[in-house]
Amino acid sequence: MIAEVIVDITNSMVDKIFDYYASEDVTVGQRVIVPFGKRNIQGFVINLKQETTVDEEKLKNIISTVDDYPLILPEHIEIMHFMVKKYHLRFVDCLRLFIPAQLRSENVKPLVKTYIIVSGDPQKFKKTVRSNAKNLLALCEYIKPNQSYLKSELVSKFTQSAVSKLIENGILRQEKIEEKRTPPSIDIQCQKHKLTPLQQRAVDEIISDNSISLLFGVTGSGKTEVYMSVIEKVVQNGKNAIMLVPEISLTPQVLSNFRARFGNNVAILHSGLSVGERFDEWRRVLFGEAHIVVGARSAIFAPVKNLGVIIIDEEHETSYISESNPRYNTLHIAKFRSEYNNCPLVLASATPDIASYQKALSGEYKLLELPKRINDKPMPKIQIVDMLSEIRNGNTGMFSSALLFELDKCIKEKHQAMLFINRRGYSSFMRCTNCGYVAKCTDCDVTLVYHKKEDKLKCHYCGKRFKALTICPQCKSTAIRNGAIGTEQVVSALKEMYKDVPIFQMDNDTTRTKNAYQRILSEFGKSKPGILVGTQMIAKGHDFSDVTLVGIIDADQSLYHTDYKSTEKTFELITQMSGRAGRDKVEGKVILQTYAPRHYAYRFIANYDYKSFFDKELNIRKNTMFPPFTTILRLLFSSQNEEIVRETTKLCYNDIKHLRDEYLEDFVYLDAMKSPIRKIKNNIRYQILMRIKHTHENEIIDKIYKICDKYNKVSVFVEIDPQNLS
DNA sequence: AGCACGCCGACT
DNA sequence: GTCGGCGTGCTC
Repeated sequence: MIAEVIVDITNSMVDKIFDYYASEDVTVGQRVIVPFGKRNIQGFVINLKQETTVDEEKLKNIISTVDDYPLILPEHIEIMHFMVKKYHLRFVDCLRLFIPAQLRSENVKPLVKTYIIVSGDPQKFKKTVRSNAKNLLALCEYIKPNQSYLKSELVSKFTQSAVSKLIENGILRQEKIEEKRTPPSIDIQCQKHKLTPLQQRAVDEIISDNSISLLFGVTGSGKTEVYMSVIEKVVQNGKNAIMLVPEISLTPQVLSNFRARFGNNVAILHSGLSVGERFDEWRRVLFGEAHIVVGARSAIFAPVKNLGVIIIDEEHETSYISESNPRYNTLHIAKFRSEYNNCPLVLASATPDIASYQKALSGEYKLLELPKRINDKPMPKIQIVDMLSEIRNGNTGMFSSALLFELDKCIKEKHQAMLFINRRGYSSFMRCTNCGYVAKCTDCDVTLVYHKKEDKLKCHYCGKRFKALTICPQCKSTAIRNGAIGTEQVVSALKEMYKDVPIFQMDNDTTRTKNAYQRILSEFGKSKPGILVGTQMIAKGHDFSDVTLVGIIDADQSLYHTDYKSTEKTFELITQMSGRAGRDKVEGKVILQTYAPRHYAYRFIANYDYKSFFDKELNIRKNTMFPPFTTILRLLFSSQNEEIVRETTKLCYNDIKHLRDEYLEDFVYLDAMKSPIRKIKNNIRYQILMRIKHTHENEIIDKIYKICDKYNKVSVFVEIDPQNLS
C-alpha cells in the first residue's frame, strides 16, 4: 500500500504530498515517522492508495507509527484541502490546527494512576506474617477485601516492599487506570427554565432541518437557554455539538451553565487550560467520551465525529477571524462542517454582523428573533448628552452634568456604576471641539488618521495625505484637538470626587497578570457602592445585578476610527455596554456622551433600533462600495531591503493592473502605497489595496495568488477582508 | 527545515 | 594545492 504523507516541517518548499510504502496497519490520520532526505521526521498520513506516479526507486518505507490511533479525522483532511484552496495555506499549518500544539513539542502523556485492588484475603495472609514485620502487618490491617486504593497512598504509608510482598502473594492486584485531567469550573446551580413560546419556536426551527439560522436576540432574551435545549435534543439523538464563544476566559458563567446541565459530557477547549488539561479534554472529544465541545475560535476544529449542531455565540465578534499564521474565518469552517455533517448551524447575536443580517433578510439564513428580554424587563433608557453644548455652558471637564448627577445618585443609593472608555482600535484623529467636525478622506468616507511625526492627516484606505487641521473648515474655530481620554485620567478624576468609594480600573495595563481580570471583577462585585472604569473588556463578562448606571465617556472614539466598519462596531459596543445596566430589580440608566449627538448611529442606539441602523448602514456601504458589497484585498510586501520591496510592489502592481483590465467591471478600487506602519522589526512594508465585486471573486483571488507566488524575493501576504490595515 | 553539491577566495 | 564561504536545489 502507498500512503500520502505531509511532513511536519513548516516550509513552503516541502509543503507537498509525499508518497511512501506503508504496511497494512497504517491508517489515514495517523502520525508516522518517515525517512526524509538524510533524516527521519514526523509526518501525517492523509490518504492511502494502491498506485503512485513516483519512481519506484525513490519510494521509501514508513518507519513507524507514532500513535496507535488516528489523530486526524477524515473530515479534517477534507477541511485541510478546503483551507489550503480557500486561504492558500500550507498543509502542515492546517494539520497543526487540528491537534493540540503540545502534542508535537512538549511531551504530554496521559495521566496514569496505578490502583491496588484487594483480590485476596488480607486477614488470612496476616497469620502467616512474622510478628516483627510491622509495616506488613499494619498494611494487612488497613486494607479491606474487594476495595481499591491508590498505589502511591499505600506505598507512602506502608513502604514499597510491603505492598510488593502482598502483590507477590496474590493478595493485591495492580491496575493502571488513565485519569483525565478535567478543568475546574465554578459550581453554580442552574435550573432548567421552561422555554418561552418564542424560545421554543427558535429551538424547533433550528433542529427542524440542516440550514443556517441567525438567532437575533436582544441582551437578556435567553439565548443560552435556546442553545442548551438545542444541544440537549441533538445529544439525545446520539449526535454531538460544538458551541463557540468569542473569548472563553471572559465567559466563565457560560461554562458553568453547561457543566451544570450536561456534566462530564462537556469538554472545554481554550488557551487558558494547562497543557495536560487541554490534551485530555481534546482526547475525551476524539474518543467520544464527551459529546459537547465548548470553546473559543479554534474549537471549531475539535475532533468531533457525527456533528449534530454548531452554535456560534456573539457571531459578530472579530475574534472569530484569525488574522495571523494560518488565517481563516471560523464561519467558513463552520459552514463547511455543517454541510459535511448535514447539520444545522446557528449564528447568534444581539447585534448581528451586517453581512449576516443581510443574508438572513435575503433568505440565505433562517431569521429567528427573540425581541424581548426574559420577564419583559425593559432595556435601560439611554440618554444622549451633547458634549459640545456642555462646553458652551462652561463645562470643559470629561464628565457632563447629567453624568455627574446620575453618578451622585447612584453612589448615594449604594448601587454600582460602570464607566466605559471607548478606545477600541485607538488611533488619533482630529476634531474641532467647537462644532464637532472630524477630518475625513474626500475619496473614501473614512476618518483620517493624524500622523504626528509628519504632521499630516492620512487615509489608511487609499493612502491620500492631507494637511493637518489648524482651522476648522466648518466653523473656522481654532479649537482643534487630537488624541483621546484615557482610563487613568478618568480614574484619577473620580478619586478626587469620591474619596471613600472603591474605584476599579480595567484595561490592558491592569489586566496583564494572570488572574487580574477575575480579581478586579469579583472585588468590584462586592463593592457597593463601587465604580468600575474600563475599556471594551468591561462590556462583557459577569452580570452585576447592582449596576444601575452605565456612563459612556467618549462614545465617538471608535466611531471615528479609520475602518469602514467603525460605525457598526460602535453600535455593537454601546448596545452591549448598555445591556450591563439594570439587570435586576432597579431600572438601569445609560448616559452616552458624544460630540456628534446627531450622528445616525446614536439615534438608533438610543432606541435599540438595530433594523433601522442596519438599513442606513447597508445603504452607505452600497453607495461607497464597501463590504458586504465588495471584498477588500490587501497584499502586504515586506523585506529588510527597501529598494527590493518597492520594486517588487511596483512589478506586482503592474501585473494586477493587467488583471484589472481583464476584469474592469469587478475592480472598484486599486492602488499601491507604503503601509501605514512603515516598518516592523526592520522590515519595510508596502501594500497593494483593492476592492472587488463578488461576481468573479474566486477567479480573481486565484489569479492574485498565482501572481504573488512569482515574487519570492520578499515576503508577500495576501489578506482577504483584513480586519485592520496597519 | 536541513543537508549536499558546487564553484570561488585566502590559508597551512 | 585544500579548507571553507554560502548560493542553489532536493527531499517520496
